[in-house]
Amino acid sequence: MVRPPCCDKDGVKKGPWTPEEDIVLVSYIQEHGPGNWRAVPSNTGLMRCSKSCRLRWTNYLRPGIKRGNFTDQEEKLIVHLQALLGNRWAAIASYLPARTDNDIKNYWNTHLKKKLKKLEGGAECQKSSGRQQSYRSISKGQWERCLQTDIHMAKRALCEALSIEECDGRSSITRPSAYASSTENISRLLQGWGIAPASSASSQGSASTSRCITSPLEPLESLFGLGDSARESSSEPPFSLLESWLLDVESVGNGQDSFLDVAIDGAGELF
DNA sequence: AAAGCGAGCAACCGCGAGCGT
DNA sequence: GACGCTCGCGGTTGCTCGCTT
Repeated sequence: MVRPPCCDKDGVKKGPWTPEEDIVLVSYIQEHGPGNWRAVPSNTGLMRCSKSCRLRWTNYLRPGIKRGNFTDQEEKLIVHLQALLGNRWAAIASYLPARTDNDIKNYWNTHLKKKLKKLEGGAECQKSSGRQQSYRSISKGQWERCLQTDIHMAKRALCEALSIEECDGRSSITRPSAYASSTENISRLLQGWGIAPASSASSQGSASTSRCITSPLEPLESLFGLGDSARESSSEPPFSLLESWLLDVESVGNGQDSFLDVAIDGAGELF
């Protein structure tokens, strides 16, 4: 089966949007609300494909978008979430409602990736030269404390989840209540960082075109790759992976140099 | 002052998921 | 269950602008 083009290539305008086009798009969405993007070009007369309209709205015109420099807090949050979630920019963006996934992705690729690389390089240098005070050790301390707290809480939640499973003799995947109980506990992982997922669509009441968090458990479902399909189809308890990761991390021991590396690497593999 | 270069960011593209028929 | 349509995501591209030479 050949995938049809998302839009006719003929007569479709590309490139930067003009203010006039923005006005047309915004006024249309104000009237009809976002969604049904396929109909937007034909109804507005915009010579843009539906995808382009959606993207323009999502990344630029949508109300409540914060533009400009990222704060330190936001930066740390992104780094933390990236370590946990990987390159799931939409999931990360759900914890920074005022930022778009595209923005975060760009910021990561242009600023943070570079920054972290620099830090890692610096840390290697310092490590090899035997100096104790390094930039990394400063940030590492903060990271470790948070991670240790997170891991401790995750482990407790995991134990709870596993004990529920054992009592019941069934996987928590098939038991929503057990699943909810455990994930709610693990959600404290993120609360410690003051992270609150976007609980609803944008302030305009529009169905945000970004995937919205509809359940308090969704961040964790996302975190552990436990979407509905995973819950329904997976035959393996999801916490087994988490458990082995936690064991790996714990076995390294607190306060050791490799603690952070193991935690981050493990999280990267896990998620 | 002008050309070259690199960083940053907006936009595009391809793919996969979800949903309705 | 198969198929087609629509939407959303993540990777990538290419344009713009500021800095350097």
